[in-house]
Amino acid sequence: MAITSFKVEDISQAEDYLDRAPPEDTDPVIEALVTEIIGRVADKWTMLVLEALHEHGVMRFSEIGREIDGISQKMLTQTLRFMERDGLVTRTVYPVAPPKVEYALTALGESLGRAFCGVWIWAERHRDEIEASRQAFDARKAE
Amino acid sequence: MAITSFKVEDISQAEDYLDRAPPEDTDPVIEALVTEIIGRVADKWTMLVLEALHEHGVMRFSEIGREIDGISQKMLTQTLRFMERDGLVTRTVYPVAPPKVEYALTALGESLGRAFCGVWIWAERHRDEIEASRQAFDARKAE
DNA sequence: CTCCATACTCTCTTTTTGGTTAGTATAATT
DNA sequence: AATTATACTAACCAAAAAGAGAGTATGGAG
Repeated sequence: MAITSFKVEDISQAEDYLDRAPPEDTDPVIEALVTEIIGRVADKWTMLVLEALHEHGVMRFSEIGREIDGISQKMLTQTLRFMERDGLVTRTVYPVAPPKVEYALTALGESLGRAFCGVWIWAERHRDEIEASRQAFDARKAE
Repeated sequence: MAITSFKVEDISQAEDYLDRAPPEDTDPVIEALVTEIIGRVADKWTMLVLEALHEHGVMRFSEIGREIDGISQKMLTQTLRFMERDGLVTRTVYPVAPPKVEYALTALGESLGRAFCGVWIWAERHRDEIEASRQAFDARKAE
């Protein structure tokens, strides 16, 4: 799995998110919704599923599981359900035995990946700085 | 607190993150670090503190607490400590009584706010779509 | 002299989260 | 006839996160 899959190739498209005026709102209800959406979506597993599907296109449940290191079946199911509910992925069930279920990103899911591009790039670009800051902080505390 | 404080006014600067080639890496250690950084930073309280400090500049501990609805003292302390450790905020202690401590965003903290711009815009722009998707999903399940 | 405000820390309890295991239906495989 | 693979769900348990509340040092106000 390459970290850069989203962040590199989609930079030009990511700019689409920045060259239009964003909606104005200070409504606390909407604000809470937006905060909640970000909290849900900024989840570790969600990001990894997003990336796997972006890279490989249509995937079966177990394929995603094999692709993402350390995820339990429970978390994979849960993450995919939330993503489906939020409209980030489609879930296609084939009524065969053994079961076959395919997942794919929706346009919304793809756009989320692009939107996250900036944060990935930020984290990659500043990771040394952050690491250094952490070490300096810990050293100060160790006295 | 206006949601759009970061996201609106800093759009032009946010583009700085997108017009340069990002670093290439597939090293699993670095990938884990980046994932960890994003996990930490994408935290609900961190985002709100980032926003409060961006809007108001230098702030005292209790000012931030008053600004952010529902945050407990414990969580505020913890969030600020992590942000300080990561180099996102500075903490200035004045040795007076009663205590006075001031917090401010660093350049790194400001840049993170700009990087998050894209995700805020995404969430705001697609919130109706997401809400509709959730309602449709729940309606399907209710049968 | 008492109370208050500040910026915490500490402890206790509750809530949330995540992992593990077992179970299910069924067709193909051995 | 037993085993395997698939995509789950459900139950249980441990660990981590978060909330509530008390405690602290100190100088100034009343």
